[in-house]
Amino acid sequence: MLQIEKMTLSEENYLKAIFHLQNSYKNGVSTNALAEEMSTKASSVTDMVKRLAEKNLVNYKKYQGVKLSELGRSKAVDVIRKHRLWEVFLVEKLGFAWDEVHEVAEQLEHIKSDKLIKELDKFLDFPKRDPHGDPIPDSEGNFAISNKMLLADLKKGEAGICVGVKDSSVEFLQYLDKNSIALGQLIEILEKE
Amino acid sequence: MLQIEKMTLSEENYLKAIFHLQNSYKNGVSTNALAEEMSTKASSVTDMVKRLAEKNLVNYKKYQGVKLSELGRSKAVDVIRKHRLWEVFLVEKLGFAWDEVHEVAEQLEHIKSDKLIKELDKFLDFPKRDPHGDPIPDSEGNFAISNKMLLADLKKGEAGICVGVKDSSVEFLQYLDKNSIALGQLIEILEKE
DNA sequence: TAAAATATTTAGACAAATCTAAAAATATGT
DNA sequence: ACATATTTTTAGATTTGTCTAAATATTTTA
Repeated sequence: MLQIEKMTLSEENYLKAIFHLQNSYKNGVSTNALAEEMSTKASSVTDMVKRLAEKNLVNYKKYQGVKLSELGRSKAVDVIRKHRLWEVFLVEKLGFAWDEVHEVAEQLEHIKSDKLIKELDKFLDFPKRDPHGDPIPDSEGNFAISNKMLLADLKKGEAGICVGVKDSSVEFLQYLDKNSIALGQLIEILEKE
Repeated sequence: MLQIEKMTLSEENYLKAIFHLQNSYKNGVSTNALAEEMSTKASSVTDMVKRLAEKNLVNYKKYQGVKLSELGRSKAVDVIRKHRLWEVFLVEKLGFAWDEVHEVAEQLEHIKSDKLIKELDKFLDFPKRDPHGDPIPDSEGNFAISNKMLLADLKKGEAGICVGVKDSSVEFLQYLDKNSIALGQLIEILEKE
């Protein structure tokens, strides 16, 4: 599946961006959207997308936007897996705050070594989510089912990880804070109010 | 001392190579020697050395070889520090063998984050040597005095780290092996023979 | 459905890091 | 010291990833 073909840092970043944008652009990520995401110009995107297409990492037809190929998806997921594992490392082992890790993980995600990522995964005890609550794909590229639910729907004794907020009013956020509930936080219901 | 000026990966690698070659080429590293070390051509070296000189990282005069400036030395040492700390991480935490770490450390040494390296150093408990026995410079760029001595000169009860061998005959190496003495190994003298 | 607005692609240029081939400087040998 | 050999530099080309400006395609709107 993952054939050995070296990719540049820039190509990896494009694949990652396309992967994320595919959620909003189901039938092809537009050149402009990708340019925005990559903080570059549409013309640069066109150039790069052509190269990615030549390497069979994306399917691209002029004026039609771009989609990841199977190969491209697996490469993108691989980078995302590395990114999120490194985020866990930074928070759990090096004491970074969960909002300090992104920039460094953006660099670490490009390190090439199968053994490194295999051993890091083991060292971290095979985490299923990163510090922001996002799922970490396994080495085959499968994401755990997200299983998001409302905190209010959790039953007494059940546990979950806070992955986002729906009501972002000041009062509600302060209430969460008072109860030490934060993004990425493991929550167990002791009693309900 | 370390002014904030971004360096490319390639520039960092050149500085590191010059640093190492300066041991053998006290009054200027020759273009050819550097080309050999970097697995590239003399003409490429000339080009790069000119750029490094423009950034005040080296002192360069045509046909005279190249030396690191103060700034260049501190940048080189910084990369070496990162390289060796990562090697310790790979061996101590991820279970790499000491001869498997180089290639990965070559990549990790270029990650830019002051906090990362500070926390990694702490996490590893401020190691003084890498798995090969080479000293790890501190954050100011000072190397611990190497303090190499012959194993035979160590007294009973003293300890040291094996950083190299002088007699590399098959018999001697097998003798070391039989006594579990290897490069990077902490040795304590229990009794003398 | 034709004109205007927007999106995308092409053309041509640039910087970084490299290469080959040729020219210039330095070193060596007799 | 003079010719030869070696080392180093220059000149010109290549690749990657980017840019601006201009051309072309698509979409919207009236």
